[in-house]
Amino acid sequence: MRRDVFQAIADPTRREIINMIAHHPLNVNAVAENFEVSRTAIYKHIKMLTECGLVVITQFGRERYCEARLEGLTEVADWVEQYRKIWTERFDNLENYLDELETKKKRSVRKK
Amino acid sequence: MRRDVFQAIADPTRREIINMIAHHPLNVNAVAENFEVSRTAIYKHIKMLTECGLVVITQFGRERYCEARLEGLTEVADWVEQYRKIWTERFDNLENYLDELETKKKRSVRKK
DNA sequence: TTATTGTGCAACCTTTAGGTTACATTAAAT
DNA sequence: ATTTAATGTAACCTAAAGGTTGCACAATAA
Repeated sequence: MRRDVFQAIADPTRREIINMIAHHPLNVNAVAENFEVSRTAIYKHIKMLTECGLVVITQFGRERYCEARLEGLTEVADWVEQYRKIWTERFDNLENYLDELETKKKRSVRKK
Repeated sequence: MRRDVFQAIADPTRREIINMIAHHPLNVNAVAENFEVSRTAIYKHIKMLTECGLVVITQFGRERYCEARLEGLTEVADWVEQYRKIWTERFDNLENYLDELETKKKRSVRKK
């Protein structure tokens, strides 16, 4: 199934899982042990992370190691970055527009 | 209500709304006109965006202008950035670990 | 004054998310 | 050969997400 990275990182538990395996792989049970919820619940989160490519699972014996593949986060990084100019230079870019709206507002208020 | 920025940007419609008003404010109906779904549906998305601080609404007469306040995206940017090293330098950092797992795997496969 | 426009919101519906328990399967340990 | 451990998955439940229609209300236009 094709999954959305934005959706994948929306859940705080999944973000925690990512953080947990970001530096070194862990098997499924090891990940699950760090949470209150059931192993099955964590397994589903992991599965979703694999479906959007943020995690890869490799089997060794009866264990399966979850490894972070965070390249997919570039999609998020790029999306956010396109707006950085806007929120850092907002006053330069929108001052005129806001002034205009402000004027409109005052006119409106006067009419009341 | 306190809302999560990660959750807010998880929905593609909300991301589109953000994109739509990123450079200049639009009133609620103007935003809604650009989508197939109902005005009410869009209104709810906008409301959620205001609840997490990404959008501010200012009333002028009977219109309400939605203005993007994207500073809140820094939370997302920061979260993603902390992992950039990992996905760009993964081979340097994890090579040993992966080699180790690889060795383990081969041993396991041999046993079959 | 009356009609129209822009909007907020209640009430309701359907799908999806996130969780649980129970069970099947395969590898490892006794 | 049996038992134990690690895991995948089905079946089910509840709450939340995302959508709709309908209505109330304030501001504007006629």
